[in-house]
Amino acid sequence: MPRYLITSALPYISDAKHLGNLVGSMLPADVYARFLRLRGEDVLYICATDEHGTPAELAALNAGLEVSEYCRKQHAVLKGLCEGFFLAFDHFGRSSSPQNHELTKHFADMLERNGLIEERTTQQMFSVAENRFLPDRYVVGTCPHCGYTGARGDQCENCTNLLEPGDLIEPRSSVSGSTELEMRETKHLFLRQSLMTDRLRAWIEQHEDWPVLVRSIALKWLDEGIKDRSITRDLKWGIPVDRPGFENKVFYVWFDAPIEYIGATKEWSDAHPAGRDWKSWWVDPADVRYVQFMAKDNIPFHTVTFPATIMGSGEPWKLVDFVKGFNWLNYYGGKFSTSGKRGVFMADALELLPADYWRYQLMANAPEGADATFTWEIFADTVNKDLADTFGNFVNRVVKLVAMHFEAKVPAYGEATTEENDLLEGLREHGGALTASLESLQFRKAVQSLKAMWASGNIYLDRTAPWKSIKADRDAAGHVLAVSINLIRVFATASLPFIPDTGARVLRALRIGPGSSRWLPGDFSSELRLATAGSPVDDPGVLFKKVLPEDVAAWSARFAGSERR
RNA sequence: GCCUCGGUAGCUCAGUGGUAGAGCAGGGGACUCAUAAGCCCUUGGCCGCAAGUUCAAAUCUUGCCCGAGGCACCA
Repeated sequence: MPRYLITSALPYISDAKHLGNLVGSMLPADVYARFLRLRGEDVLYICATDEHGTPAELAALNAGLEVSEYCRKQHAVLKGLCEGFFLAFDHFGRSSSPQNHELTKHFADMLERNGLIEERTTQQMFSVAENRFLPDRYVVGTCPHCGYTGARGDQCENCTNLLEPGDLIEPRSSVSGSTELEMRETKHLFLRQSLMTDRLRAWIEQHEDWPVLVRSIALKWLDEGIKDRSITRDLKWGIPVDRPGFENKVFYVWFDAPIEYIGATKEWSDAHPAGRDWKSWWVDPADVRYVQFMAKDNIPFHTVTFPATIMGSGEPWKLVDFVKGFNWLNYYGGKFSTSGKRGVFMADALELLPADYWRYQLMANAPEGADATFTWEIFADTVNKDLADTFGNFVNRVVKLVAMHFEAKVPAYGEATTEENDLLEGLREHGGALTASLESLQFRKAVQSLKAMWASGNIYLDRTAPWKSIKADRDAAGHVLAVSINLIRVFATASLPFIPDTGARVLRALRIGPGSSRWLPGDFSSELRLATAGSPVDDPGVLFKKVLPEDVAAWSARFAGSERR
């Protein structure tokens, strides 16, 4: 039986995380991890904050804090938000951890030893006023092609021409506005990944099962020719480079961030060294299936750069087996905007409604095949129709009927009816499809099957109409309700990967702890007789309240942001 | 500019060679246990445009139009 290693792209430390960030990596990884755990699989789900780089330094400066202190605080904030969304990481680490420092240096050493590191001198824009080298995009000025005055040093977003910072007319720092800029020479280490082109191509091409999005981006990079890549930066905050002449340099954040997948696993292991062995997950494990989750902007780094680091080490580190890439979630057809406060952020969301509302809606509309759109109208429809009317109401009507006519206890079972055969067929079909979709990481399809399962309960109830039969044949009505109580258990179990809080709450009401629940069987025939006749059934209360038209109006206005679309 | 992906019912999307599908919204009906919920029935589409291949095209090819994204030192 394989063990499953799951990682989601590391959220960057300085940005507020919006719903698109959540649904693009951490949430689907959590749904997958929960599904596998319910099936009894051995799962390790690892995530961490990505803490290095220029934006973190600038954000700390802005907040008037030391970078280390800023990151410590932000990490705690993000960790709290993740917990609020029930993201059940085995460990949520930090790329600034000692473990990652050690591993990053180790990889650099191995690459050096294998002749894959080269010192090169480059020209970089330096801001005298700020005493800092500026990454290309932090230099702005007038585009030499179209005259646009807000062009960035890497690309003009007006005419889309690619630029070098030196091309800009009247360049200035986008951080301070200072025009006191000059090109300075600086030495950097380059990873000679061009030498690994053939190995990378062979490796990528063997993974024919990867999503089109992932393969096409990876192969595009190879087709254009892999370029050697600088893996150091002129910054103070980061992992120092132990090398003469590199005293004021650190490793590039994109070099050390993916290594933190391993680093975080070691953090996890170091916390309880007796029972945990990080190397068994990462060093030449024969039985580990490694699945990564990320949004599409991360794909080149996970399919080219990081594998180049791993391969180049010459050591048997685990390479990814499956890359699940996501497109963007848009907000009313435009982008979520961190700076413009446009769209819904994780903290906002939890303030409005419990996490399960968001988890379900986001997974139901996940940007899997193409970019997807979040609107409050769609949100309200999905929550109201699926969660409140279909699932919530099914639970409610069964619980109310049992309370009213059977003293809130599971009634006695009778003979199976023809309606029950149809029900079983539906459970087999939709349950099987749900399992298959989750196995193959097709989340939208999975939600459709979950919803179809829930609906089959309402169909069964309507066809058997226990509120009617109770008058003439109490036993027949009792049987239907006993079966329905088992259905609630099946539905709640199936919902656990998506809405773990509500699912567990329903199981508690049925006096079945989440710990004793397991995933769906292939055959449900014995499943509908599991609840013991006479055992109590609590009312879990209203599972999901509806999103009202006035909520939609208020929230649309509140989150429209400062930017015009 | 180059490349990738997409354009299917009012909306969100599934469907990769063989008589157009789902959910939601809209319309009708029977019911009443329930968060006016659920259930049954139903209206609705030159499958972006044009040409080609084929006995047969939403599906394959080419061109065009429209949208989104990638193009490596921004994380």
